[in-house]
Amino acid sequence: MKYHHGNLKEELISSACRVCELSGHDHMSLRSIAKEANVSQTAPYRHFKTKECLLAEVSKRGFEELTERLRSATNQANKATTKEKFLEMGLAYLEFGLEKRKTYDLMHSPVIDKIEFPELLDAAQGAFNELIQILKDLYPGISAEVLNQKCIKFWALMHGLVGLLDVMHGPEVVSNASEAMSVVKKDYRSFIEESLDI
Amino acid sequence: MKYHHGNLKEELISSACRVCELSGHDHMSLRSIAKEANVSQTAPYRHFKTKECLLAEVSKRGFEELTERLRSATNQANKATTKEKFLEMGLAYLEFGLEKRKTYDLMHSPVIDKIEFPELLDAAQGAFNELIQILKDLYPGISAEVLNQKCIKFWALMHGLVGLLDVMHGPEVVSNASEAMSVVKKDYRSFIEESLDI
DNA sequence: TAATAATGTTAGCAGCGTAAACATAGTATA
DNA sequence: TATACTATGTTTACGCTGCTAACATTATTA
Repeated sequence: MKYHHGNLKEELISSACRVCELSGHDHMSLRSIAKEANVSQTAPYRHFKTKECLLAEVSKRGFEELTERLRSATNQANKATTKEKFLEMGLAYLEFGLEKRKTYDLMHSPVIDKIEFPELLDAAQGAFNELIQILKDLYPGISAEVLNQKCIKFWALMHGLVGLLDVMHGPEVVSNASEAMSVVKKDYRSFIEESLDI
Repeated sequence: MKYHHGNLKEELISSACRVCELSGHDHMSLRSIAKEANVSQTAPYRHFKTKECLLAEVSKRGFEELTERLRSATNQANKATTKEKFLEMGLAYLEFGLEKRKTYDLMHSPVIDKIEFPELLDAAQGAFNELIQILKDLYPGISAEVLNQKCIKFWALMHGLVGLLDVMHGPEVVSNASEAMSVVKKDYRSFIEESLDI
């Protein structure tokens, strides 16, 4: 048993990510996470000034994964048209929100004051940029104002949908992410096309 | 100083509502709320089985106020057309979400498992019913399926907008609810009309 | 009026975030 | 290579939290 762990910071973060997605961020305690890493309760304070800093790191990774999913959804070569890519990106957003719901909640929770974590804001902006890019491709020469409006509309729709999907069908009906996705996909295409005039 | 308070449950709830909107639900402690009511720390347990039950009550009142705001927005006699009433309702929703942001966060927070509080679900449904009614008025003879789709679209848009408004302009720019509302109102009409084809 | 239910208090538990003081190990410099 | 310094761990402790159990007081009802 060596005194210095060697890779504690990384292990704490990934452990925190696991606990978050498993139990939700309100059931995360520094002490339990430290215990899981076989380390004393106060060891995390050598790597994170406060608990919020660790949560911010988890949230940041969430946005990074979201960004990656959005990017790879639009990069699928077999999707011919830009419109198809756009639709796939929307599905990817919903899929992430449903599969990683608890992490998604943390990412949008007020317990983390994003203003105090510029890197977190950057990560969130990264995801948003994916949307901006595909909309620019979809509407070449679009004005900044209209682009902005379309971004907001789409983002709000997706975010709202993730939040509503539980309520819509009741958690006992849609009990898991894949089932929820099949419910969404059934009407998704017409829903999005009608909503966004694409 | 009488031993029995007489109206403790009600005072605890209203006090909790105040603390929630002032500090956010993650800064609410039963002990501080009890102290504010000049009562022992464990007195609340005679009226609420757990802290979550008190939070659920606060959330429920939030939905009741939202319902009331939506209703009175559509009942304004001086608004001539149904379309106008619909637009007013959307503004009322946004106004509530921005003015009572912390309460709004609690209402959508996963710390309360709505399934365990049927009265809370009813209260939430009450707000949703206001939307259903106005959409029925707006589109007479609308099919259940299309109605459902329009409801989801509108609700998701409004909910998403509330969540995005901070991010859009940065909290230092839009620091208060009334300023945020003026930002929204500027583009709101065209935004909603285009989004919902009304 | 006496039993019972409702509603309050006190004392105490375990868990939490965090600070302070101390211990150990790795690194840079003399 | 010896020594100082820095990074990273542990121990201890404080005040706060939700909550339970045992007890006290008041209101209700048989």
